[in-house]
Amino acid sequence: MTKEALSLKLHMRVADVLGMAILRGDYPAGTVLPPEMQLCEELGISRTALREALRGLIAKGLLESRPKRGTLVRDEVYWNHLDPDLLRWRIETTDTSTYLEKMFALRRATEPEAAALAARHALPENRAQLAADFQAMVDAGDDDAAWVEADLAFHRTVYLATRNEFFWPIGEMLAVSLRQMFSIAAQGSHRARAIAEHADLCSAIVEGKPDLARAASLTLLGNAVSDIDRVRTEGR
Amino acid sequence: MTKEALSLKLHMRVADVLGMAILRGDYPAGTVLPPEMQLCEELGISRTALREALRGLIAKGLLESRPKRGTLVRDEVYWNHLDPDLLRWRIETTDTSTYLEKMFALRRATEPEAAALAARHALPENRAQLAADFQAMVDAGDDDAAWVEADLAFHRTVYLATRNEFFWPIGEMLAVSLRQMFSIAAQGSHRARAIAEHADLCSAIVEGKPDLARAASLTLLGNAVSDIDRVRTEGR
DNA sequence: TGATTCTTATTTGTAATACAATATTACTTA
DNA sequence: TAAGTAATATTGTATTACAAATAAGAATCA
Repeated sequence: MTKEALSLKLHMRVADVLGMAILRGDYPAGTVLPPEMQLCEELGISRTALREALRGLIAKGLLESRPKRGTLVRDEVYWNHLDPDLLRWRIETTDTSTYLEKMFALRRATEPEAAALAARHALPENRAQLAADFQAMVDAGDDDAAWVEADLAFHRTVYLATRNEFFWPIGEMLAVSLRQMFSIAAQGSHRARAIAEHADLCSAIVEGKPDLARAASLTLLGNAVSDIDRVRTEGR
Repeated sequence: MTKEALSLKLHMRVADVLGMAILRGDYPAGTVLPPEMQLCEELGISRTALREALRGLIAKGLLESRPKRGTLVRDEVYWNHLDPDLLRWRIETTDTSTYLEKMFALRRATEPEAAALAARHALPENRAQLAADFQAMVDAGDDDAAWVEADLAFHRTVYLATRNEFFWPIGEMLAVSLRQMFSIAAQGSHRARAIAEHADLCSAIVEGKPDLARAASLTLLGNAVSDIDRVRTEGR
C-alpha cells in the first residue's frame, strides 16, 4: 500500500485504489473481487481498513457483497456517476475527451431549466449570492484563476438557487468537472462576451424572470460549446 | 437495535436508522453525532457495525469525520440526493407531496433531452428493449401492476439509451420515485391516450428522430403533470 | 498582559483475533 | 435421478488493544 496521496485516512486511500481499478475496467461488471483476506495481503492492510473501504464503494453503488458468494462489481447502470469521487477516479483513469462531451449534454439539459426555476424560487440570499459571484467575475480582471473560480461559483449558485435539491448533485458534479476542464486549457478568450452573457442571466434570475433566465442560459451554453471544442482539440 | 426490516445485514439496518434520523432532521447540518462508543451503547451494537454504517453514510456525502472533532453532518448541498437509499429514507420520513413536485421538475428538464439523445445514440439493443417495454405496456391490459412496471421500465430504458452515463442515476432515481407515486394513487385513467403518446415516443427513438423524440417526450410529460396534481389532491 | 509553546485528554483510525451466519458445493441416500 | 444433507469457503459481527490526530487547556516566555 503506497501512501501516494493526500487522502489522509487509510481506508480512503484503499477506496481510491479499488475505485480506480474498477473504473479502469480491471474488474468488469459481474466479476467478483478477490476474497477479503487475499486483498488484505496484496494491499498490506488490515481487514478492518479494507472492509470500511468496501462499504464506501458499496454505498456508491459500485459493489455488492454476500457471504460465500463474494464481493462483486455491479452493472454500471447502478453506479452513482454523479458522485464526486467517481468522477475523480474516472478522470484519473479514463480518457477525458469523451466524458466532457457527455457532461456537457447533461448540462445543456438541466441548466436552462435550473435557471428558470431559480428565477422563480430563489431566496433573497440566493439572489444576493449570485450577484456577488457575478461581481467576483467582473473583479477578477486578468487573474485567470480567480475568474475560473468565480465562474464555477456562479453556475453552482444557479443550481442551488432552484431550491430543488434534486438539481444540487448535478451542479456539484458539473463544478468538479468544469474545474478539471479549465485546468486543461487556459482561459481568457471572449471574456467580455462571457461577462455580458452572465450579466443577462444574473439579472434575469435576480429580478425573477424565468423565461428570460432560461433563454439567457441557453445562449450562454450555446457559446460555451465552442470553448469545449477548443479544449478537445487543443488540450491533449 | 430492533430488527424491524428486511435489510438483512446489521450495518445496513444501522445505516437505515441513522440515515432516516438525519433526513428527518434530528441532526441538522453542522451537528456532531454522539461519539461512536455512545452510539454503540444506544443501538446495542458493536463498534465494527456502527463504523461500517458510518462509512456508507460518509460515502453518500451525508457525514464527515475527524479524530477528536467527531462525526458531523455535512450541509445538504453535498448530499447525493439522487441516491436510491437517500430517496427511500426521505420517503419514510418527510412529506411526499413536496418532493414529488421537485422530482417532476427534474424529470421535465432531463427527459425530453434524454429522449433526443436516445434517438441519436441508442444501440440496437436499446431500441429493441424500448420496443419490448412498450409492447409490455400494451399487453398489460387491465393489469394495473403490470402496466406500472412496464411504464417504469420504458422510461428507465430511455435514460439508459442515451448512452450517457451521467443521465443514468437520474433515470434510476425517477424509477424509484415514480414507483412510490404509483403506489399511492391507483392508475387506470387515460390509458388509451398514454399508450398513444408512448407509441409516438417509442417510434421516434427507434427510428432515430431526435426532434420528434424530444417533442413526444414533452407532450407526454405535459399530460402527466395533471396526473401528478391528481395524486397530490386525492392521495393522502 | 499577550502570545506562544507544550501537555493532556478525547475521539476517531487501524490492527488482530475469534466466532457467527450464510450460501455454494459436494456428497449421500432413497 | 432427485432430494436432502453435510462440508466448506466467504462475508458479517464482536471484542480488545493500541495508534494517530487534534481541540482545549496549561505552562512558559517575551
